Amino acid sequence: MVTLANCIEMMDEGIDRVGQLVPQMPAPEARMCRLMLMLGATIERELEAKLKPNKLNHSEFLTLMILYSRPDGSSTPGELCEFTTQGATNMTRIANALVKRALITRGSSKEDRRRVLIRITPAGRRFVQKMLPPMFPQVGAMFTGFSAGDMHQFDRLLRKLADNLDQLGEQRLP
Amino acid sequence: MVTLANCIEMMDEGIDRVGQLVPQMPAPEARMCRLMLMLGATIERELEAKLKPNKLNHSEFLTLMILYSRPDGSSTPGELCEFTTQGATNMTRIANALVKRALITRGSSKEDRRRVLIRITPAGRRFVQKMLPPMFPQVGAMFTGFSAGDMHQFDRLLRKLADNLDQLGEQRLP
DNA sequence: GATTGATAATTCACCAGTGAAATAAACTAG
DNA sequence: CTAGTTTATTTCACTGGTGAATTATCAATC
Repeated sequence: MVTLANCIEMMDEGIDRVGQLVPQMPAPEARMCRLMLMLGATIERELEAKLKPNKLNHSEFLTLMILYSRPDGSSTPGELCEFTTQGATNMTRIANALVKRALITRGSSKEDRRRVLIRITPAGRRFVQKMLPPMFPQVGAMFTGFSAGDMHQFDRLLRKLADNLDQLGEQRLP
Repeated sequence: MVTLANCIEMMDEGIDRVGQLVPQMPAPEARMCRLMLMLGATIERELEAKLKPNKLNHSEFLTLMILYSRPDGSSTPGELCEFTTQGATNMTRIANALVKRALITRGSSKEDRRRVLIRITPAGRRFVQKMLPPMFPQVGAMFTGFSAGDMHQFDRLLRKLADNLDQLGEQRLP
């Protein structure tokens, strides 16, 4: 079996060697960057595995959760695209899939008839309430051994990184 | 423009509301989990954007970098699959692509002739040395404002999370 | 009030990556 | 020598996501 620890060990050695060959490289930052990529991908795989029995993929799950979290249980394709960072094309398909399973409904807005109103159904709410609890143990287990201070620090550092990534993105589209 | 900050703000509110509807949920852990997913995906997009001008995708880049980081510049498809977490199917295609561009060579091993030896070429090394430096500024910028202590903490917490994820994975495949 | 331009969603054709199964070659152990 | 295992490749069907063009509606301007 190939553990994350294996991959990380080999990544550490790799960065060391590349750092010797290309000394201008910001090695600690590159290391952190790769760690984020590895962990992000691993968590994503873990999540998708948990979703599979429910016949949902990550973007469908996200879409459904956003609707569930809304006080009125509704949104529009455009808005859902923004928050799920999906293309409009894909959102159409996600909505098709969820409508077919009767977890959401699609209707046209009264104020602006270009817009489509997507709304979670009672069945959709029940579905979410049923599928969430089995995921809790694993989500909790991811952070076993994290003290309250650790959690706080981790949260702080992740949000700081997010800020930096935002500024990095603004430079391209000013 | 849709910033990460927007998405995070909306995620925070969403988790709050879901936490009220489903009180058993480990809200702080779920929040952290989603942060990791968002940041991982964003960094991946950023990286892919940087790779695009070089006509490489992430898995081709990783494969090439592993080879570059090896003292002998060589590996086998099976080993590369492990460290890049790619299926064998895909590794064959990656190798095909890189061979076609003369960045690597594929030959059979002397000791075990089932094995295929993949080796980076001098042209491949030059290619890597040319494409890496332009990425350094962005990698550095991701961590502006991180003190030495921050970096150390972040590294520690990410590795701790990796350990937990490994143990989580072992439970499924014991 | 007709025209022009912007916006929202959809459709279509396409690409990258995956998993499963089949094949082939080479090694290992009885 | 034979049977079973390992390594790599290939093929096929499928999923998820994307870009370009299309349709419908709205808003603004002349």
